[in-house]
Amino acid sequence: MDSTRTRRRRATINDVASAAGLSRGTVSRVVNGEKYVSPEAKMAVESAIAKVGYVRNSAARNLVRQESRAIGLIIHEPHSLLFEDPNIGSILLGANSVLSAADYQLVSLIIDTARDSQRVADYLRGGLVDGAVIISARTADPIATAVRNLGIPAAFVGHPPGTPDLPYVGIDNVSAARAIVERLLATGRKKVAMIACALDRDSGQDRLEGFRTAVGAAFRPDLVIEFPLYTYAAGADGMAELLRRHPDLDGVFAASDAVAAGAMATLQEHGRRVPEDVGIVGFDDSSWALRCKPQLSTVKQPADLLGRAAAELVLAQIEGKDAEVRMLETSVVWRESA
Amino acid sequence: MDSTRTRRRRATINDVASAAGLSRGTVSRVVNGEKYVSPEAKMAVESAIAKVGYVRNSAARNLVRQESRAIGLIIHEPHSLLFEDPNIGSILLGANSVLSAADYQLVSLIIDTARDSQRVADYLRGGLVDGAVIISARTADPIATAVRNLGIPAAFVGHPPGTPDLPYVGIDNVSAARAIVERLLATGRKKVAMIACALDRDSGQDRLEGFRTAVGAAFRPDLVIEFPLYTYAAGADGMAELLRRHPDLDGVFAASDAVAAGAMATLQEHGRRVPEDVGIVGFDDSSWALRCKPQLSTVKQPADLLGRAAAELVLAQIEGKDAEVRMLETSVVWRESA
DNA sequence: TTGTATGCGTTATCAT
DNA sequence: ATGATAACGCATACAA
Repeated sequence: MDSTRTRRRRATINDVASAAGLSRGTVSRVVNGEKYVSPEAKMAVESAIAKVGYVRNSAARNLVRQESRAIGLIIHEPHSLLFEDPNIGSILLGANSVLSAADYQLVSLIIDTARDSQRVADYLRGGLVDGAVIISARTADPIATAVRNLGIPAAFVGHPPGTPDLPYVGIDNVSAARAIVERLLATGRKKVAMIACALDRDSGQDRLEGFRTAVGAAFRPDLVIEFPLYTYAAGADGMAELLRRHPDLDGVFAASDAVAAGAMATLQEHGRRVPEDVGIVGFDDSSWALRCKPQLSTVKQPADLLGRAAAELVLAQIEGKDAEVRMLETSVVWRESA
Repeated sequence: MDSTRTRRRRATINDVASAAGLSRGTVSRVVNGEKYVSPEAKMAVESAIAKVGYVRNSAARNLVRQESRAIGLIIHEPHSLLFEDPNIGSILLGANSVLSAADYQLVSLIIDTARDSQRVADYLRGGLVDGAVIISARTADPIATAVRNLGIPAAFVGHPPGTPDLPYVGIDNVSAARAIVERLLATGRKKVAMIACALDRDSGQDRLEGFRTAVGAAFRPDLVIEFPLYTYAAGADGMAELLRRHPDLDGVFAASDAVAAGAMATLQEHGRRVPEDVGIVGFDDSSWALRCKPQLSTVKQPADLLGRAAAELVLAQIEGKDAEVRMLETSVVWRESA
């Protein structure tokens, strides 16, 4: 490393003040762009700053101002999701754009182990952020209750049951599911089944409810098969069982795109053509949707808007307004699988 | 919101001290787990802490200790790639695990606009982090030079041309690409094309260079097609164009697995069998590789190790050791696509 | 083992 | 318009 990188004591406001022959107060005013500072003083301070290489110490500033102008975004996802779900990137970007416009710094904190959980809690508690967005699919998340106890402005993206009653943003799974199933029915399907998952979460429950509403009187319990998780395997196995029960079915609503991908594979193995023989629709508009052949018709979640809305919820609380739960609109993306 | 969430003034060490009937010094010692504190005092302090609800103010602590025990990780990616690139998630997790073990908090800062770039630079300058990891900086990235000028311990993941001479970790994209293309050629392919991406980064440049070296005298510019990003769409479109130019090609090197997946889809749509008619190889060994049918032969990139190594480089500098550039090994994973 | 006093670098209040 | 001074909350060297 060359000499320019050797670390020497950082210049303080005092150094600038004496270099400029002015007081700390004046220097501070210049640095913060306040009024009541003469052009000459401003000049002198600016060149002194350049001369001594002054940069403001944020810790000191945060201490006296009692705020950090930073918002934490806590990512607590299983590895597989962090790797593949494009939604999380969009949420991040959405939150960032809102916070950036409000001149807040978004700092993302990831939780991978229990140790992380503790450290992140400490970080939040320490006053290094003025608020937090929590994105987490997990139920009864310890960090979530920790955040609640801190009493700092916070908002969830999604709303796993068992989490503290903090404001959250989400989508209306019931009407979204209903919309895509109605679209499926509109293609002329007569016997539509569902592979339902995660009925212990509201997303799972609500998607089933939407399905039930859409099919109406044609609803039959044995056209629904349930699995605990939104997985490819659930789709593959569930489809096999449904075909055994109802070889004549001509439509399937899978609770997620991954599930749909599994179901499609089983259908094709069993010689059913998609969409000619059986139409299939999914949910999420994740990368699975494009990797299927034919590509999946599905429900698109406005991930970036979720991030934006969550950030707005936090900002509102900081400003003392109270934050309301916000439900966002989804849209049907119609491709080739139905 | 109910009453427990109303914010009141945070308790300080003084509050604890008076509640416990002891001095601030003793309280501080207890909080920091230092020796020379009697069991009785410890008890008294602990219950006082619980009573007044004390949590330490990190800004104050950081100010006096002149360190933050946090490391910034700067993500500077185009929208579409953020988190859809599985490598980023792995790098994040890898860096996090190393820093977590060393009791440092990883804070991720994303740069999406010029405004972000400025704000992140301010954040780093302010002393809110003790070091930084910069991932996928692009050529002549302003934040990269800013970090260098700050003189804080830092390391790059990857090494775009034109960036400051800071330590970095990377893989040898040239020889990795060369290795897999040679393996492809060894299957008897005579006319091998490449879908190249991201030529504004070293990874893109080097993979192309590796390809060129491997094919040697058989290299022809029109067998290479270029795209700005490593995407499925680039693969699909690029393959279509290559087939138009050279209907008789029998091998393809895609610059990433996502690109290869897109290319494979196009090949199959055009009635080419993989690997019988055309052999295809990718790069990354991401989840795309396993979901393709047939599964992709590819280069395994140790993304988590890159994150770990970069974190270690930063930690080493903090400890005053000097950090050396580290190149990590890649390996060819041979499956069914070629 | 405990208490006291000083300083960390800013901002903000109040004079001037 | 500028300067002096008092916080902000904590850690720590030193005194007791």
